[in-house]
Amino acid sequence: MNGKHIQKLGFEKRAIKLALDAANLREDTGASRQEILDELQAVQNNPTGYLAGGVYAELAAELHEQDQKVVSRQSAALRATPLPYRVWGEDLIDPGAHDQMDVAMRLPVSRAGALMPDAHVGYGLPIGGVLATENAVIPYGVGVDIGCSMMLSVLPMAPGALGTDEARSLLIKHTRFGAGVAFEKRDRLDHEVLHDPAWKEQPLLRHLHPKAAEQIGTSGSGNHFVEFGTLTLKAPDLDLEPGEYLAVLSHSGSRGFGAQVAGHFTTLAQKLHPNLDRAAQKLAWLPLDTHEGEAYWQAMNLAGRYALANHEQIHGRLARALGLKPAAQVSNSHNLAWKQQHGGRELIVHRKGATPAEAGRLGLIPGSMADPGFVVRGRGVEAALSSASHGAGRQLGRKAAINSLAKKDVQAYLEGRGITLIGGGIDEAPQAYKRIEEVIARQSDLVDVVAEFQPRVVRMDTGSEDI
DNA sequence: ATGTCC
Repeated sequence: MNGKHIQKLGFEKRAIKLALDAANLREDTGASRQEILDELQAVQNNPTGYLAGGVYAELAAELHEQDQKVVSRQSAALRATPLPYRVWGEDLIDPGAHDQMDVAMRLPVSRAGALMPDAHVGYGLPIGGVLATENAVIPYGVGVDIGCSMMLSVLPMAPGALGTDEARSLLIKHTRFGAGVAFEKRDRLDHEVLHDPAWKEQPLLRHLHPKAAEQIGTSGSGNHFVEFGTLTLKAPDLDLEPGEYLAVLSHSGSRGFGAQVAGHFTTLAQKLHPNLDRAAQKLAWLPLDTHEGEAYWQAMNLAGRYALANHEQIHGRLARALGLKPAAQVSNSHNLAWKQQHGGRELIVHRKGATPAEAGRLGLIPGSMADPGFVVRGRGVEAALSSASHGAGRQLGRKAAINSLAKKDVQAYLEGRGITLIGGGIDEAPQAYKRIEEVIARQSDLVDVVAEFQPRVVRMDTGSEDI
């Protein structure tokens, strides 16, 4: 064992000496060269795991310090002025969302961005915000509900063939809503995502696996929904003939698992940037070439796959109960970060409430519990970083909706559109959202509308104020 | 968004 072996593993400066010292101690106790090299690699991959004690503790401390220096070098001050970014639907966007996007575009790691017409204020990056960074991922640029996504199943059945009462009982029997809810053990379905090797590669993920296993196929709360409705296709597409179809549309995320991943890494990112300007505190990032950044990337992508698996379970249950196999299916994540080529380099594109809209890619943009949703096809517009809105976007905050909307007006709106609602709350009333038709119109250069979905029987969590 | 502090 000599310095060359150590340097080959990528150790630098004082870490080389410390690694060599530790290697010699291990050799004295009879460890083989390969064992020692594997151990050194493990320490390098996760220095914090070896700080507590043992032969590698000093090396781990030095590696940890080197990591911190990398991080603090990147904690430069904010730019004096935001980088320019384009806005779609300026007239529909409140100033608060603009201000948040301005701060994001002042981060030293930011390279490009865009604001979608459904934009409104969120934590850190606004909802409807798209942000491209270089070698950095921002947990709050993805959002608390990592992998929050949409799925549509078009069923080979005429919309009228499923009665409202039957649709209602299917939703009650096969979906679960509410914070903290999980499936009873006997009702659980297995899914390959629960056997993903990533669960065993981080203590945090290992810890969250049981929660993920019991919550898979559930829908949570807030704006999440599962609904039956009518899909209208005017021209041949989605491998389907034009016509009207019964369809299931769902909005769901990564449940408690994703929320805890988001919380863990947001806290970590903020700790790594103690000197970040206060205005940008919630936009603290993790450099992708550090262990912390890699760990978040792995956990985020697992949460993304898990959220889509959630939808698969929901749709699978409903289709099986009807004895049908979906004739077409569309899905997309709208809270996630992707590696994407932009301006000749690889950037990290965060979409926090934004639909991927690369040229030709299908996506889903829902309206509200009573308004139509749209199947869209992306046009790959560079200035929008190939994105579109993820929905209509709120025009009233939850409190404002509860305080200002009258129950009878919301009921009238639902009755006028023939909506049967299970659960739901005033804070999710259609009147709390921007008009989806306007939001779609403002982004006609970003996506083409492929089909329209009108909800009919809708299930949501019980809100704090009933409708 | 989430059982609202692992």
